[in-house]
Amino acid sequence: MVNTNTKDISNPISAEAKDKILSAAKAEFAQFGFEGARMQRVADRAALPKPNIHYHYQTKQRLYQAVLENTIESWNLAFEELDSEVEPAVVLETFIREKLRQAQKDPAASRLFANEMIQGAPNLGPYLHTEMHAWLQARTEILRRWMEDGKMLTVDPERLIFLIWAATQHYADFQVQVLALLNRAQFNDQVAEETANFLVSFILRGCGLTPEGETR
Amino acid sequence: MVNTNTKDISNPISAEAKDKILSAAKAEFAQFGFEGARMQRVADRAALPKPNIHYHYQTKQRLYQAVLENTIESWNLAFEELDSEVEPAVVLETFIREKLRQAQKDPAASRLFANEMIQGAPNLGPYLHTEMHAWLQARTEILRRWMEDGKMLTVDPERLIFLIWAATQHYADFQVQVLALLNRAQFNDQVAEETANFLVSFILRGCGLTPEGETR
DNA sequence: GTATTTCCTAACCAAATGGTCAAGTATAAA
DNA sequence: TTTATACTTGACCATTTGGTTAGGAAATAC
Repeated sequence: MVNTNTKDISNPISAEAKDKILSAAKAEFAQFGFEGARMQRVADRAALPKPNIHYHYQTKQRLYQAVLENTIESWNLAFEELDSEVEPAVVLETFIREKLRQAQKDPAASRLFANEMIQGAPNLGPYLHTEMHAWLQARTEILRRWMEDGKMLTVDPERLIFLIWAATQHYADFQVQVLALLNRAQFNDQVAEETANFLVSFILRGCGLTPEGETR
Repeated sequence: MVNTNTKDISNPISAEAKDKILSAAKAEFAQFGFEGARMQRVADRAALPKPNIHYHYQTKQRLYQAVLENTIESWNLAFEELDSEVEPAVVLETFIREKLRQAQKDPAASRLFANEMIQGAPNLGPYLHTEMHAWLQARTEILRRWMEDGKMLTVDPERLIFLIWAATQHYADFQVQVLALLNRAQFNDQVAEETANFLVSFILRGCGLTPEGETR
């Protein structure tokens, strides 16, 4: 009781259970949000007795925060190639395709984040104003430089990022709707490919860019 | 008990209370989703005793469905001018601005819908496959005709609509994030105007169109 | 081996949840 | 005025909720 942290630091035995719990909780929170999530369902999803969940994560709140932290990390990969003088079209295309790959591979992560935002970001509020703000600042800086250098059209860089986020995450958060309206059974590689191609060409055109090489 | 419907059909006394409840429930369900919503909080929001809620709507499920039905109606207004030979640019611009106006005026409606979709559309599943599918079909039909007539670039019409939905609803569902990242306190008319201008010009460019008259 | 700590679990608990009830108060028809 | 009906409400209930407890297994340390 004095130091419960000792068990957290690299204990191979509990690691497996903790991972199972984390992944089960992620799915539960993603679908139902914090208030709608049920600890018993998390336990069922993880195929473990409920007290195990509380043993490893104490409270629902802590479990939720653990899930958030664990998920946020892998959020905005790609678009990290800033220093190099890579073509804007290539960077943007990579970013869009990567975000869409994530939406397909791990829609729960996107939905978890969406739930937290819809709820008013009660837990990620600080994160928005610090880390995420800094991340966005750095990207818009690059975009602005490209615009000054005439490498792309001048558009509001923040809102360009928002549009890419919205357009890609839509396929994770609103997957049921998309599939229903497209008369598809599942969000497979073909649908993902068609979507990626549309988004890349449409957004690049909005930026005054063309998909491959071919400078304007 | 035999016929509880009689009170539903245009009874002026209860109408006010039912409206208060409906609007309180909309806010609650929008923020927390069906499972996360609490009947007591709905009652508090409506400033009414809890049994009143159950008197008018019996169960949480029925209340939720009433909120959904009441909200869905005002969902995809605009973009209804199909028959007329209005310029694509005008129709699209109107649609985008109208959707964004809704996102600003009534973000709860957007969030309610988002929650239902994230959850897997347990209640709106049929609606997606019927009414909404038909609505989309009719719009894409128009878009396809425009494309055939060379009035706009040929792009996937379904995904174009998805992009507009995603990009506009984003400002309702992710309002906290948007405001935090833009360093704004509230989503006021100025922010809305800037956003609308960006979205209209960006999306029209993606469609190979120019904002005003000026045929290409 | 023994001791100690980590991990697991059936049984349990107080509080909160959706929902009910009985007794009241308006309101309008007769 | 009487009577029936729509509406409101404080008190209540069964169930579910997040969370605990006490004791038992594994695994590790000695």
